[in-house]
Amino acid sequence: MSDQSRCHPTIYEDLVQGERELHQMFHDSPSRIAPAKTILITPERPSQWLYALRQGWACRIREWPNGRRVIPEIYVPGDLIGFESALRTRPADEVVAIQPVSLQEIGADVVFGLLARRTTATYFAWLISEAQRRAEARANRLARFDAQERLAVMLVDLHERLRRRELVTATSFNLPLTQQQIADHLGLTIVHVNRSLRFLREEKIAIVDRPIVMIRDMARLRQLAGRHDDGGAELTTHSLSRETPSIDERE
Amino acid sequence: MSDQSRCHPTIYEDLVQGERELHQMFHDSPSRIAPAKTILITPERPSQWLYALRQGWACRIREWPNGRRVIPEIYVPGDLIGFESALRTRPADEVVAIQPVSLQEIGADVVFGLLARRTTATYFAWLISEAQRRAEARANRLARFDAQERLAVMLVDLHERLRRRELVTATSFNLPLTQQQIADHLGLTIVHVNRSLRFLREEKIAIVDRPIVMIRDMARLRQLAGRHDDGGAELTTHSLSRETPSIDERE
DNA sequence: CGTTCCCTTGATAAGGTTCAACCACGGTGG
DNA sequence: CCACCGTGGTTGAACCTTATCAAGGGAACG
Repeated sequence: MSDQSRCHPTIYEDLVQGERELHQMFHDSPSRIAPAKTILITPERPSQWLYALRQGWACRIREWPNGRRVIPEIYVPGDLIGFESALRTRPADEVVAIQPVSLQEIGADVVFGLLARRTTATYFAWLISEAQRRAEARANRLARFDAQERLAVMLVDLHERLRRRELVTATSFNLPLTQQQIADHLGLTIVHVNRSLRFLREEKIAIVDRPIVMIRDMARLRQLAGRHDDGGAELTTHSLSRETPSIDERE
Repeated sequence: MSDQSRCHPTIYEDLVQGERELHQMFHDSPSRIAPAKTILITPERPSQWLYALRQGWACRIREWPNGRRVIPEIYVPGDLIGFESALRTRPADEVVAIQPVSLQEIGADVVFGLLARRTTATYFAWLISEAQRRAEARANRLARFDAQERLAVMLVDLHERLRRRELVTATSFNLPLTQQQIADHLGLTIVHVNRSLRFLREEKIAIVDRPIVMIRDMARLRQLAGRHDDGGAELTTHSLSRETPSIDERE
């Protein structure tokens, strides 16, 4: 699935150009290293940054008073962090480093400037609209998919994202999440995640043994995930294509 | 909760101005009436419109091949429709009129122009970012809230939206959704929605008897929904404040 | 006056949670 | 070197929420 088929053709040029400009801004800003468990963004601290994650994984976390916890988003190297909340006074939830991370940051006040130029404004809007699509796809799965299907989607999705960024080539990859974190991402309990993983293992579909994931039967995994494309076609290296197509997208 | 406290102060003026401009565009375009069940937007037809819903309710619907169905969004009078998919070649799913609706439409190609001006670009990005927040709030609830809580959130949420647009003043309102539609929105089955509604009725919290909803005990309903603000404070008439605060927002 | 759409209720089953115990592994300190 | 501890994974049993299947009822409508 090429980019041009995903976004409206008349804005395609702006999108590419805007992306280039934003990448340049990140490229020109200093790198920073942060150890695992560093809180990169918190609703408490009003000062805001936008991040480009270069190495290591991170995730967004939301907690309720009564102890319920959700991980709405998982960030892998190459992801941009903080854009969807850049227009708000305070982000909705915390972003935490899962591993030691390396990232580049720019002040969120540049958003004011981004919105002044058509190219960057278009790309900015595109980023948020992608975040919206992902959030909604996740909501739809939580509404109607069972545990195994959700797990399959997550594995296919992460594998796809890493593959498009050329961070993996084979069907196995590094997944630095604990089962508790997977549970919080999929809206399940750790016990049930464990049992569902055992099912995938026994069925020889995928082996998840932290931190290694080995996908043994991609066809069945994709089928479980509700995807019927065989994947591996039209892999482009252009970063706009790096976004993961939603499982909910019709064929 | 005032607008200025929700959005970043430096973009507030642009936001207000951008909203004004967009409202003017809709205001200048012809009104259209469509009967119930009209398909306003479909992924099949590539031509795209942006709508301002003036009267009647609508909803977005997604269906899977195996018959599973989801209603990701419910639109009430005053809502804008189609912005979150305006940058894509094709919308992700259908938008259907639940009742006879009256709406104003503008061609989606104006988005190109909107993005060229800072004020409208800012407002456009804001609209999408609001859609993102709502989608994520919904995902979080589907992940960790049980049936009664989801139902309570929905009722409080809709009541709040109607109240802010001054479409209702009392604690009862018109809800033109069938129980099947409620189920598809909340990720439940019609049978369980029915039983959960019975619970709310027996507990004298709310009576939902299509098409009338009567909220009998707002305090308990809000408590079930996870909201502890008493509401009714700082009601502003400015439309930016019409958006519903997420239940997930901290206090 | 039958048909259609929607609501309601009962019985039963499945999927997921909770509670609890135990295991494996990698420190770390005596 | 080993005892100890913390973190994370694994498993069993009981339980609960929600789904599924099935049947019936009422209101609106041609």
